[in-house]
Amino acid sequence: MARTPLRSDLAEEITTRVLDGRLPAGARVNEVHLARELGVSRTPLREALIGLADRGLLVSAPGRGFLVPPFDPDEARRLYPLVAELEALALRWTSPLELAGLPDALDAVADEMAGTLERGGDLSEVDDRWHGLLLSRCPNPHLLRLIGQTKPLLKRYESCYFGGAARAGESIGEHRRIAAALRDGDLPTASAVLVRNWVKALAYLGKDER
Amino acid sequence: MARTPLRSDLAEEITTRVLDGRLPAGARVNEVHLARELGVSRTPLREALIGLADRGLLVSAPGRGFLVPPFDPDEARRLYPLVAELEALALRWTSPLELAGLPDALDAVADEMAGTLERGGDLSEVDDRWHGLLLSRCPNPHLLRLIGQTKPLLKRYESCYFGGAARAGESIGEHRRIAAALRDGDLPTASAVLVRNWVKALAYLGKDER
DNA sequence: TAGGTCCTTTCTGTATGCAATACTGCGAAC
DNA sequence: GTTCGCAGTATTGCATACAGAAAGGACCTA
Repeated sequence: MARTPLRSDLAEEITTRVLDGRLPAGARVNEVHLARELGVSRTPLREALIGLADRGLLVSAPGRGFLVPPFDPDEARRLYPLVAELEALALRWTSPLELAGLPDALDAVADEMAGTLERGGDLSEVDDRWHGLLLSRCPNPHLLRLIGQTKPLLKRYESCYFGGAARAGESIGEHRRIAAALRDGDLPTASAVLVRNWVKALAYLGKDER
Repeated sequence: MARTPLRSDLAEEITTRVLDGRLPAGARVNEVHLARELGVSRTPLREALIGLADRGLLVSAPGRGFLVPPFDPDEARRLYPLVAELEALALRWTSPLELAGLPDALDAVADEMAGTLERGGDLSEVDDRWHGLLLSRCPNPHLLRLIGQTKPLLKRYESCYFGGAARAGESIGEHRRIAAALRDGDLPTASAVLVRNWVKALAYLGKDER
């Protein structure tokens, strides 16, 4: 018996397929085909699908199985502020002592982001690391769980966002300002810039939405 | 084929069993026994269990199945403020126009609570209706989903809370003050009282924790 | 040709079966 | 007396099997 349940690996794989569009928005998920393609039986696959549906990454249509929810600009407009507020809350609930150790590490990741931007690499992954680090000291696991559940939904809309290098540079600057504010112990500013960072991302997203 | 998947009904039933203690904290869930008792096969039961584990109402121990998480005072201390902030956020994101129609209905439910309190009935259900009504106009379904996921976790700790009639009366008063603030269009006060309502509940909870 | 009905096929939802692991109790060794 | 080891049982995790509902298409009707 594997130490990690099969359904966890499957959920991860399916999540990436939804995010990169191999499971396109609006498409139905064929359990038999997907199970065969992944080399597993339907049972653990369905277990993974149910978990993802509970998180909102899929929707369950009774009698018709699961399908990838269609893109909805309204949904994006609601997800970005939601993640923004949740992250800000996590930041407020992190003890100043714990926060004190973070700015240097945060700036190191921000440097990495800048390098990745020049090389034209994948910023999304580094950005995730930065935010993950920012919240890593938050003592409320349930809040972190909610954030972890919500971010993938948002990432579906993110593809266009990181397309613009101008915005990416701006975003990196905001990240540095957050780290600077934390260094000064100025939590309100850090939290405000954090929220603005997310909201601005949404604004750029709206621009080249298809 | 039933219009509602079996797993949904099962999830509901299991949730109530966890909340009322028929599935006690720390206990392992025996899939065969429970399936037999509920008159279903293990497959939809497992699907329900997995969904509940994703929401945190159960925990999955690889190779050992599912178990009801033990009570943890720290967890309660983190859940109450979390639900408080989430509800306050939902309130802030509801349009004032929509809110205007609520206070009368809210007070009606508050009256019901007072009546139930005198009769010594179950306040929890009425309280849920009140909060559900308060958030019913919030336009962000994802936030509502997070709240809906988190509240059951909190309700496990709530049993002792409603035991004290004094606190119950105080809480009803706070509910009325929230409705009054909404009537005045004073959202900050409404939101502040709402948060305090939850935090006070936590304070009382701590008192007669076993 | 448009629409409707019946039939076939496909797929989901649920049940059952199987193999491997985790638990339990007992006995033996120290 | 305690602890380790082992056998037997119980239970999970995954695979497969089956029944009934949807989807799709052919045929008939108007």
